[in-house]
Amino acid sequence: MQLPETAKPQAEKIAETITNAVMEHRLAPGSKLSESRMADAFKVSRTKIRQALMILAESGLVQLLPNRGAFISSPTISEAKEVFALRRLLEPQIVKGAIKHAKRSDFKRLKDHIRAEKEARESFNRRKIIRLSGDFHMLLAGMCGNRYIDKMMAELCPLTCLIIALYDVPQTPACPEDEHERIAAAIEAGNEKEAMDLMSHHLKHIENALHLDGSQKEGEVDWDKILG
Amino acid sequence: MQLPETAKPQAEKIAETITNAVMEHRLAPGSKLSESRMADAFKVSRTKIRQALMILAESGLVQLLPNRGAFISSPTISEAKEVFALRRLLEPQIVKGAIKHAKRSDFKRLKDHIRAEKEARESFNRRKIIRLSGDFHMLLAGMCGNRYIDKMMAELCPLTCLIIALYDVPQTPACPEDEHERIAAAIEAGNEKEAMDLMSHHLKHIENALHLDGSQKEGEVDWDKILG
DNA sequence: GTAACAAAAATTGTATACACTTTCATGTTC
DNA sequence: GAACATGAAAGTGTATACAATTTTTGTTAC
Repeated sequence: MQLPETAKPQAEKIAETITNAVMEHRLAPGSKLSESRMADAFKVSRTKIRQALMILAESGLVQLLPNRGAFISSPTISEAKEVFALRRLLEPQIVKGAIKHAKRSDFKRLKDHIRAEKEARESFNRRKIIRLSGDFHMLLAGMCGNRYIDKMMAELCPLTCLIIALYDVPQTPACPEDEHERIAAAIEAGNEKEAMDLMSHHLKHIENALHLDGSQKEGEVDWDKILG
Repeated sequence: MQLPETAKPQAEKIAETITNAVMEHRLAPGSKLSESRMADAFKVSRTKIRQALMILAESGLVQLLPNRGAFISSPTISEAKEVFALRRLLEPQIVKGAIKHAKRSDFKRLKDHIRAEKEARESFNRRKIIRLSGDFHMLLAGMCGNRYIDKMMAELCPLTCLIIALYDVPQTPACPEDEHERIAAAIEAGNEKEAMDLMSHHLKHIENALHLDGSQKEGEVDWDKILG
């Protein structure tokens, strides 16, 4: 018998820390992840860092270039569109499943979350807003009680954060939303059709708020935006 | 400049070989994957094997028990149900996407595949039948032109093969199907509604043909079945 | 014969050393 | 001064040695 506390492997914890940093926009797309630096920072051997990087690479959050090292992924425009296509295909169905399988405790957590989001928005804490926005979708996924759906959304959310970091228009707030609140309300009311439609539109809104028009060549860096 | 042939990492190739073995029921759920044996068999160092095992563990096909080693996953009944739930949620939408994005070459490949399946069925090559059955669903996923959908199905298909290996009723043929053929026909005819319904029913049929009724306790081994 | 314990063998976990590749800086040539 | 070669430095890739753990085997006692 062993403590379930220590059970979670170190490498996974490191990967989670990196994922969190990405979700809160503290680690930008394209950032180099040097193995030795990370080993120093986390005070572990390179072996462990390597494991963490492999986990992150499998989830698509990190790109491993042979002999060049690990970089936070920079989804191309077409990749970004594919991520959204998958989410639009998936999440209305998730909403459906959430309504079907929701427990009382889920609704409470949903309410708490909506309140937290509102607070973050009122205090203009941009990082927290982005983070909580992602968490909302994770929360819904969790309500389905399906660990494979969980895992999938756990990959898609951080990827979406990267996409927002890359293609967001600074003026427009990424999430013009009381939309989460309305989705949550529709779910709690058990209004399946409405909740699904709201989710569908919500994802469209997020995508439309981004610069995904392809005017910029794939893989090219928009220097005007970066330096401006 | 380097050859794209050698480009694919060795570890990934090893992982693919294992995945293939699982898909063709040559590697049973629960099988122990000893690192040193594999290192000998593949004629590489344990380091490489370890990388391959990590990849497989991320995809859910292999379970890594601390200090105990790697085992081919044995999805529980509830996990099996969740896999099917996700596939039923996903694949009708994939069919929709396939109709939308299909190219001429896709239809040709689809036809070739249907023929190959028929041949395998006529020659009672059970392994090939199972393998090709999975490939059909992968083929449809590929038609969407969305690499994230591809990746997801590339994980769900081998998992489903494991589930079939675990919970199949030997008498019943796992796939009572000309169903693939009918789905393919509906897709080529561009009949969206019908194709989606057919896919939905197809997945239900597969699931229903399995022993997923929960009469057997979770995690328990059915010795009667194994020895009988 | 079986239960309990001890020793040995096998297997996994981890760090580290070394080989190899890329990157960067310096100096040379035209 | 630009293009190019050269060498040093930094970083990644891999194998291996050793530590820690589990599993097996063997022994003894009841």
